[in-house]
Amino acid sequence: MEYTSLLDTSLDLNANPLRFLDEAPSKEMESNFIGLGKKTTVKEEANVLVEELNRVSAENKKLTEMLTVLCENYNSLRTQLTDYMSKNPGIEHSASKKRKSESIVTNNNGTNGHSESSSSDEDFCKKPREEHIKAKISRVYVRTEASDTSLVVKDGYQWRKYGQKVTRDNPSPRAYFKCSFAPSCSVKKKVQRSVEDQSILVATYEGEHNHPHPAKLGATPSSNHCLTLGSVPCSASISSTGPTITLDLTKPNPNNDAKTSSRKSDSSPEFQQFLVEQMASSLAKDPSFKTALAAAISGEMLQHNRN
DNA sequence: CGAGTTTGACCTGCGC
DNA sequence: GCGCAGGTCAAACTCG
Repeated sequence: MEYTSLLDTSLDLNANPLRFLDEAPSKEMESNFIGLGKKTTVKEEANVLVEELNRVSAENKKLTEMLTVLCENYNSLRTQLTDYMSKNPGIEHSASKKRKSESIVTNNNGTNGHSESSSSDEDFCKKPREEHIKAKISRVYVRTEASDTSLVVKDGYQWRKYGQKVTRDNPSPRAYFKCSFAPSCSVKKKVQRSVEDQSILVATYEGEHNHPHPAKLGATPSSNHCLTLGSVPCSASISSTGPTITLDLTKPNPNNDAKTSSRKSDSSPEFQQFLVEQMASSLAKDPSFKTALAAAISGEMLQHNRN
């Protein structure tokens, strides 16, 4: 089902905030070199830039609020579903009980597979009796420097490493972590580099945290990490209890700074269009975003039906 | 000194 | 039953 066909998801994103770094300095330089008589133009330009920045910040805030609402709706629907499942245990048995090792779903475009959270919901239905033992499995893909050998995925939680193993199908070692934030929390995490792309860390989460996200309790900003959705970077934090993604498009991407400052063509309308398309397709491809969106829509529809 | 990491040994499940 | 591979344990070690 294509959700984008149901409602207008165009958010009028200012997808190229980097143009501040890209265009503005060069223009400023130009005017500085042309002559001192252009001081007022520089000031005007600065004002325009400040206004633009304010506008983008407001837009970012709006987007953040929208995503928060989406995630809240998702969580409430999820809770409803959990309640419903526990009250009607018979329903789940319609699904196949057979389960081999969890299959890794690869998406169609041939890039790294991304099956984050998708298996967990299936598992929830397929093996209700195992649910309490292996409650939830989700995967998170994090792009890192290929030279970075540490198997650290900063997700805001506190992890204690308890083992490392080299597996047969992957030359890079797999690290095993347990949540150490709360002694009663039994969530585990496995981190291993992707076979296809050594710069991608695959973090597999098992179970659900029975405590609030440390980041929400005033943790450091390091709880956020840079995820790459397609080619569009964004600052994001992901918890296994629910997707919490904060897009901050006003932040320049440190990885691209050098590139953008040296590539004048990045500020072209074609490139902006390309960025918008990339972002849209990335969001459309992201199963967790789709899930959250679908949950939000169905939640709204349910509320409508009740009223 | 306590918390976290490393690493070899051990346990367990699965296929043959 | 055996062997293999993944997962876990725990002692030694490191670091702040």
